[in-house]
Amino acid sequence: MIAIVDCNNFYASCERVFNPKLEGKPVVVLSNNDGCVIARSEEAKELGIKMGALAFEMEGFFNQNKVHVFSSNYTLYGSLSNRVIKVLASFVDDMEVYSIDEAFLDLSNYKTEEIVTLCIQIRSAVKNSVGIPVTIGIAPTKTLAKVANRYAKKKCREIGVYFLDSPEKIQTTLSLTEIGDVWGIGSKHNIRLSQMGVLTAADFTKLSNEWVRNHMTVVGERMLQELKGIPCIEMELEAPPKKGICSARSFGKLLSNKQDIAEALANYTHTCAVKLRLQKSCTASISVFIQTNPHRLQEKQYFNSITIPLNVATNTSNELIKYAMWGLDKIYRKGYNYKKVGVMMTHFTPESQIQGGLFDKVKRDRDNMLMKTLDSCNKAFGKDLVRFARQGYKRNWKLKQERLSPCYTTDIKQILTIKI
DNA sequence: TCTGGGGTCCTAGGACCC
DNA sequence: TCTGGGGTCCTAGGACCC
Repeated sequence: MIAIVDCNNFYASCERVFNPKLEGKPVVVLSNNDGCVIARSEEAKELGIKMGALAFEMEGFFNQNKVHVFSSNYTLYGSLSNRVIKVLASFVDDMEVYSIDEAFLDLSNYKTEEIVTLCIQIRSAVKNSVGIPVTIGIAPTKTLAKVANRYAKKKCREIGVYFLDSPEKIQTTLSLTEIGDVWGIGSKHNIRLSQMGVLTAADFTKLSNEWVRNHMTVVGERMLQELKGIPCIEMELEAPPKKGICSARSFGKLLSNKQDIAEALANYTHTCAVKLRLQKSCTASISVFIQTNPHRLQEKQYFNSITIPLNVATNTSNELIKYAMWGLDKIYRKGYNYKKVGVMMTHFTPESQIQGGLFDKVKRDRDNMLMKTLDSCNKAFGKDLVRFARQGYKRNWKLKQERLSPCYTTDIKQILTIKI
């Protein structure tokens, strides 16, 4: 059996952990630049606040209804996510960390009759030691476990655990699950299937393999099998190395000055390079893109990108920043108000298998040692201790985060203080 | 009338996820 | 003023190889 553990309204719950007066109150978390709503507590959902609702339009509503609003604090969420994973790991041998707030657990070592008790224990362990409420769905396949989890969130809020342990139960639950709520059915397939009268997951299981294969590729066919109880999606116990790494962000305000944009780009490039080094990969291709605000129809628009193939794959920040700057130089045009810049790296090879270049003049050994030193300094003394000149200090590009909560768990200066 | 056949690799675009 | 960011997988079609 497979269980999926899903943190309830994760970001909103994180904000509550060190701020218990938010318990029972409506809480929402906003996207980068405080743009729109990306997480809501149950109370916020009950008030009718929609996912993606624009913050500036909701301002009055938030005030009237005493909604607690936060800028997203990924440092805090990432840190609490790690804590949750640690607790889960203490219960099972094999698990797949699926996202910041979800993990699949392999329960094949447990007897069917032990499972519900175990999951109730897991749930209270996470709540007690981290402070995050979770919901657990259990079933023979990942897709069915997701169905069970969704059902648990709607119908078994108190226990928070739901086990699809018989074919009859599976059948009933599938008939109560809307097709659009199935893991793997996005908006396009939802529209198409609904038009055909396939309204529930149970309806979907009645379709033929051929039809599903033809219209939804092998991905759809796997989903069909999984809903019928035949596992097709393996557990990934170890995260495979990434095939692409990207860093891009909208600016807190529109920028037209090239220097400001270059500073942002240098920072994003460094971020990607650090991630590359962490997974011991080098990239042979770096792309830079730049764009104005597509929502401002009255302003003149510009989007451009450039891909730079590298003769020798690398993961050193200094070299990658140099290429990124060269790329920006090629695509930057004066006279536009820019909203976003980004960098993307693809075509990875393992650090240990780099093909040298005949005419390569870069001092790679020296650069690699420099990166090792830089990374270990930053690891020991904080992420931004050693920087490249190109990263600058002006930070005109920085995010708008007007309602940021403290990084309670990762910055000693922001730790919780208690009056005794 | 007829235009080889069997492969690989790469890219762009679409769909999906959280 | 104001609309997130970072990924994955699959397929079709073109280029290219022998």
